[in-house]
Amino acid sequence: MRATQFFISTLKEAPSEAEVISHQLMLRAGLIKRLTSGVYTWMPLGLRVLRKVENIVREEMNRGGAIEMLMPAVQPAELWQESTRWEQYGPELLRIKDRHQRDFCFGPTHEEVISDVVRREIKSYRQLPLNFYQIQTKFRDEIRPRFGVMRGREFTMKDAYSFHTNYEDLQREYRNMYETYSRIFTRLGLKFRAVAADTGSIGGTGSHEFHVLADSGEDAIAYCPQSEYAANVELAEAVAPASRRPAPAQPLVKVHTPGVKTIAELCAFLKITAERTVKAVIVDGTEGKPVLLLLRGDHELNLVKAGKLPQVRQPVTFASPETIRAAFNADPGSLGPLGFDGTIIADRALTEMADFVVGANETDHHFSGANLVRDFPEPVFADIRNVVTGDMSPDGKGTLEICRGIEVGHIFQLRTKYSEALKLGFLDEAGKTRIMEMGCYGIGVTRIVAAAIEQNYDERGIIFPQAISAFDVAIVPIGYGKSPQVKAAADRLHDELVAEGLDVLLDNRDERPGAMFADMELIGVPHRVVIGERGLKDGQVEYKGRRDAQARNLPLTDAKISIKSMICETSSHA
RNA sequence: CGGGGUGUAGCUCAGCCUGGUAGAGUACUGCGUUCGGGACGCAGGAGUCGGAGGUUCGAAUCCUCUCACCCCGACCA
Repeated sequence: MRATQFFISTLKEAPSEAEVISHQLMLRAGLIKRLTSGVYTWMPLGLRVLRKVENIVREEMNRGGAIEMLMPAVQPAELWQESTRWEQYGPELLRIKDRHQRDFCFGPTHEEVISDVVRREIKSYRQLPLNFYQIQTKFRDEIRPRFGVMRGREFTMKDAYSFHTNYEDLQREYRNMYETYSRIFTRLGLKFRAVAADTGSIGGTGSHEFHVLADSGEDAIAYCPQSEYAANVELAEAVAPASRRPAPAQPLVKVHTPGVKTIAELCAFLKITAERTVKAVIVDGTEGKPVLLLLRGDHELNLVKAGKLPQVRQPVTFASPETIRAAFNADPGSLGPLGFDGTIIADRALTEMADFVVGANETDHHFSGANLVRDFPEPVFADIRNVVTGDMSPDGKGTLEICRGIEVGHIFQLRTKYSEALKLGFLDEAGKTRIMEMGCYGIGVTRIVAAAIEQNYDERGIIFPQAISAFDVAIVPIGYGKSPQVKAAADRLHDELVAEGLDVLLDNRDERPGAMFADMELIGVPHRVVIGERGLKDGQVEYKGRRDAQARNLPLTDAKISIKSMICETSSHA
């Protein structure tokens, strides 16, 4: 491909609409253009990347035995009314009317449609198992689209749905998809991690998320370097302390703590560490009364865990200052369990704490030397905190580390949640009607492009993994229009590499070298060959990998071979 | 939906407070000089100042309404 026959449109400055790095770079590199909030045009350069991601996903899904199909984006309301999701789904479902005023929606997901296909087509256990997938455009009217294509409203998703005669077979296919996903993200050249996940609103039992690891990721992941354990922090269990609570050693003393509102201020005031303190969080309870949650001072409340407590109203809401004052007769910052007669739930970390500092339920006062049982009744214990680095792994095989990730895939064992509602029956060997077991498996194809950039960039721009770069190699001729030798060498190398099956971009634009270098780096081409008269005199061209600090010379005569081998080498690394 | 903010040339922004009829950089066009890290000079094209209404002799600027977009929270691939 010659640059003059393609379309490259880069920007020196990032448009002000972009906040996160991948969004800025995608706009600057001319991969995407915004049409309206959360809706983007994929420009030619971006589309090449997107297609490469799609193709890897497609190849590996096929290899895993899934069968590709394509379902409609626009779906009739009747199907959604049948599954009761027309009412349930809420404003995220984009509803539209046709010319006859009949209701339709733009599909945010395809359980309804695939179920309709399957219940019409599949009658017998002999036709099962099946795994259908598609790579298709979805629309979800997100409350707040952001970060470019990372959380767009219109996006490309690979969604797969599997159908089984029994649970064991669903589990087998689930493992198969787990391995297929691992192969996909490995081939994409991304650092990723599969983590145990909350099943959330989709329901079902087993579930794993696949995260691309990036410091800017929205999700926190807890993992154990000594074992296979990995889970979303939302879900990761903070194991109960093994050690027993020491006996109280200090007397209960009320301390005047003027102006102290936070744990940090409390620690500074009393010159103690946060592990010696207990903080109080007040949330609304199921019975309309506030519930007191106690956590070690340095720990953080986990809202997902708290929301699962029967005593706590879901979704978790913090009690208003008025409610707090009415129940505790003190301001937030000085709250504690002593004298509170409502429900108290303590994190399990408190089971081994003695002689701690806690709010005295009197504004600007705390107790030191507080102890469970002796000073206030033993509360209900539960796991309500986020795990932190150094916590014991729930599998007991080491300690946890925390990293951040971007969710790009999610697999579920749906079991019979949807197949019952949508009557997915089949006849078994005995001629008896039974309900299918179902699994579903999603990959955010467009999100992968953004996630890959979040994981791979530098101050000059994108550094695409080989497997998904729009071009494998850029040829930058110095003086293409001036020097017949340069032109001849560049053209020949281009043709040779193309003949080897590589995606080559020959930058034959009439630009100065600096501009071409900057563009090739910005758009993330992983390999670059510079051809100039200077080197050509000695029969040399210059090669530089996108991550290399220094360029190096190659003899022109075997440039094709060397470059091909370097590209293959990077591919196998990935 | 609640809170915060921004709309002026393709992009980044100044001008607005204190009304006087629109600017810079970059990008684009032409010519010349340059040519291995986003060159320079000269000349040029390009903006309903988001939209509507109002105040005023006069509105990018002041007022009202409206639309769009961005950022922070609950969602999710």
